Amino acid sequence: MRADARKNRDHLLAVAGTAITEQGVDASMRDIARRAGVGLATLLRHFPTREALLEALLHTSFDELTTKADELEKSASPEDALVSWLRDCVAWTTEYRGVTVLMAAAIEDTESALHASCVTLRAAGARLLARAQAEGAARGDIDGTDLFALIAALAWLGDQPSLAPRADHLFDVVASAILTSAAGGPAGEERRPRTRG
Amino acid sequence: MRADARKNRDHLLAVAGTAITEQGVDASMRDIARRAGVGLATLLRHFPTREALLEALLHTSFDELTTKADELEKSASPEDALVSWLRDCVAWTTEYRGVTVLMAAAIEDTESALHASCVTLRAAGARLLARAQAEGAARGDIDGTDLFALIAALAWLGDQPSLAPRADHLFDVVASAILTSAAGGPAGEERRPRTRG
DNA sequence: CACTTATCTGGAGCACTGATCCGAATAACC
DNA sequence: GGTTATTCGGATCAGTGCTCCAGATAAGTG
Repeated sequence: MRADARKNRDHLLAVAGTAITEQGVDASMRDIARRAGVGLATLLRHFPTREALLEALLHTSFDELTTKADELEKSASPEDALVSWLRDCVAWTTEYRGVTVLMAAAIEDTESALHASCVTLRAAGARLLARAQAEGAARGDIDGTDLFALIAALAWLGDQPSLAPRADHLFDVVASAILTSAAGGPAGEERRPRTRG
Repeated sequence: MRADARKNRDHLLAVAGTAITEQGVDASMRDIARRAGVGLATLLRHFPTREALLEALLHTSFDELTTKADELEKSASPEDALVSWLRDCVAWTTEYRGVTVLMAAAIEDTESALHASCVTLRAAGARLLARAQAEGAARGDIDGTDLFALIAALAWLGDQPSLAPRADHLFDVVASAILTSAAGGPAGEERRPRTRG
């Protein structure tokens, strides 16, 4: 890759990062190019599709999440590891407004530039889930894809301005559905933390 | 309203119904007008925004859902009424691909043409929820807005082609989180409370 | 029936989107 | 310094939702 091309690529990635953080993943490609002081064609040659751009941008974040899953698998209880990782996943998506829809589309689309990353993420979650299920800490009738879908749904909630205020609370509700031990009590009863101690 | 205008309006509604059923709520306004053999301006005068068009189109569906809630409130047990109505809501959205996002936006946007309908729907759900909570059949730490958000999230899942196959199952998972009764999932998986024993 | 008027219509055009083409600029190599 | 393969970005295209306005037309009146 030629030196000028490399420079342009790096600069475009930096500018795209701020633009997408500000305006969400639907930020105008033309606008990103403009803010980078570059023609639209240049942006589109480096990143032929919006997904390709996002892949380059989010790659490290994906890696961090899978690494985190590995760490939690060793350090925390199955239950805490699962819930804590889920929370991290959902929290992460809030940085990139709108990314959920693209991830949902990418998980089954082998052509998508985001496909591999999404599959890796699902696998990491599946491992944590299986570990929790083996101990009876998580219900047995869900798998990695279900988990991915639940993460996506909760992340989508956080993306909707009107529903976002409830996202944290509803995370707890859904988490309680995943965990076997939180099968509920009478109405109004306070749910107690169940950290293994 | 002039006779020709009325005729155009009715025809546009019919055409829009089929177009949206086929292509989802993001169907091109220009395309709808074209299929109705009418100029784009004519469509947009009758329905100034896409939401106005949808409101006219979905109004009866909304009414049916609220009516259904009233009926269930009288005929079924609090728990069955709530779950059955939730299922109906989620199932209904599958007819109009993409409507979830608009509804989520409309619930807090008093300017939206869909606002009133969404608020009514939320109120209907809130009544069923409150009734279930009063009997201890549903957890007490959620309200009508939470319920609306959960419906929206589950409907969104059904909208995503890659996640849709899990939507029904995940509905059960979320439903089990709403219901207090530990007598559990239709999946019949063992749920061993860890506090026992 | 003839005429006026208020209403409705839809093509043309706006600014915007992602995507593609291709002549011009330029870095890399000899 | 010269050659060549790469990269660049303005111009352009088809598409979107939306607005304007001159012309068509239905409804009301004498």
